[in-house]
Amino acid sequence: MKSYHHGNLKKELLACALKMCERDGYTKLSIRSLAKESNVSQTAPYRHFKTKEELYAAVATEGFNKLYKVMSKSKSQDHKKNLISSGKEYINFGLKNSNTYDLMFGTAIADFTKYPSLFISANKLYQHFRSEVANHSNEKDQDRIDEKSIDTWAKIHGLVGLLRKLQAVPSKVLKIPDTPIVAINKISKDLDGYLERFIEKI
Amino acid sequence: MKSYHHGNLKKELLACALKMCERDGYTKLSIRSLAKESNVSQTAPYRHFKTKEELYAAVATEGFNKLYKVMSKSKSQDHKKNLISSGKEYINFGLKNSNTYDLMFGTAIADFTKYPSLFISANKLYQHFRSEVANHSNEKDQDRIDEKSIDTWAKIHGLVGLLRKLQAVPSKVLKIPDTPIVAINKISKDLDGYLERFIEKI
DNA sequence: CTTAAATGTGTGCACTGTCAACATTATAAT
DNA sequence: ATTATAATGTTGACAGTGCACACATTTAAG
Repeated sequence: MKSYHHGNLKKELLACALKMCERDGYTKLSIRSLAKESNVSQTAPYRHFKTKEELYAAVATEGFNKLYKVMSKSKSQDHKKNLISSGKEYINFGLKNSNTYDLMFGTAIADFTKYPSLFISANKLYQHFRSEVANHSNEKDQDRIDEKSIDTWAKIHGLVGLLRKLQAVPSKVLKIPDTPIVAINKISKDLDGYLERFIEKI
Repeated sequence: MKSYHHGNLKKELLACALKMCERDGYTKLSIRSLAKESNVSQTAPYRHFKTKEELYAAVATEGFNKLYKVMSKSKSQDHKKNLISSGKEYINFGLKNSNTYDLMFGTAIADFTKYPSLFISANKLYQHFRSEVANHSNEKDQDRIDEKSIDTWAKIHGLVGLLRKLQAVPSKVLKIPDTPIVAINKISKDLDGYLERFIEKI
């Protein structure tokens, strides 16, 4: 005897959207398919997400919160360990939640500041990451800390993008010489070593 | 007295698609809108692009060719100059052709190897870039050259992503402290200096 | 000159985002 | 407690989408 009013539709829609986003990719996540999968009328989600972009923003916000959680797990005295752990967790997240990752760092949501909670979650993640970089590098100059943080993020982000291409490609392509795929494949085989060298250079 | 057969529709469609992609973003580029803008029936493009992804791939291929052209302009004896020039051209391309850039480096086309000419164009660009890195760094070990190339590309790619976020954001956001936007804004104000330091570290 | 292939059009299906009108329920004001 | 109002749900509609199919016209091969 389900009632006309659902009671907690927003939360349920969001959970469902997250699941669908991961399962099918965010391009397949539509308001209508979300409604259907949540057993609710086609336009019900509009009471909670005014536009599709707002739904995207909500999913991305959840993504940032999740990523924050795993990246702040390691609380060693050894700052280098923390940074390496964060880097691994970041890469892992990007590979396992690749569709949510697209939403978070891609261009589907052009202006984060239109969605305050998204903006806040993203900034919180950055600040945590930045403090890890600061701790590890023993740098005092704030501008340099920022630059190092951006540098480091940019590189890991680029790495995730390449590792994903590697995943997508048929394996026989790995035999074609002088392609970036071959290069990234070499790196992926010794990811830990790569990260060590990487962090050393920060 | 236009004839039933167009004569050179494929070329014209591609040119039109490139224009539309830049003007409206690749998400707005639809086969139907392309047909309309090319004054041809809704399904005519299907004779030349079997799927929408194939159209995307064609646009991305053009993008790689364009980028290759501007990145191989500088042919100085000074390898560092070449690399800096390429970096600048890359960033410039990413900022000015941001929608095509998304298609080239985003996830809209999962597997490049499905589109041979795209695969070839992308590899050609990588090989050129790799040779510039090799020349500049005086490195012999092939694996190290690959690693440096990937590193460098990843960083520039990440930088472009951040600079684009910066462009998209309303300017008052720049006053909120401890955000990546503020950090990237500082970098963007001295992009040349940043690139100098960047290249020095390769 | 005939026939097959290439390239164009028109129609239709299932899907999408979004909106307006309406139904039901929860909540706040009296 | 009753009533007005706001919140939240459903239905129906519109325009736009990718794509498959049958059909028309032109070009090229035999």
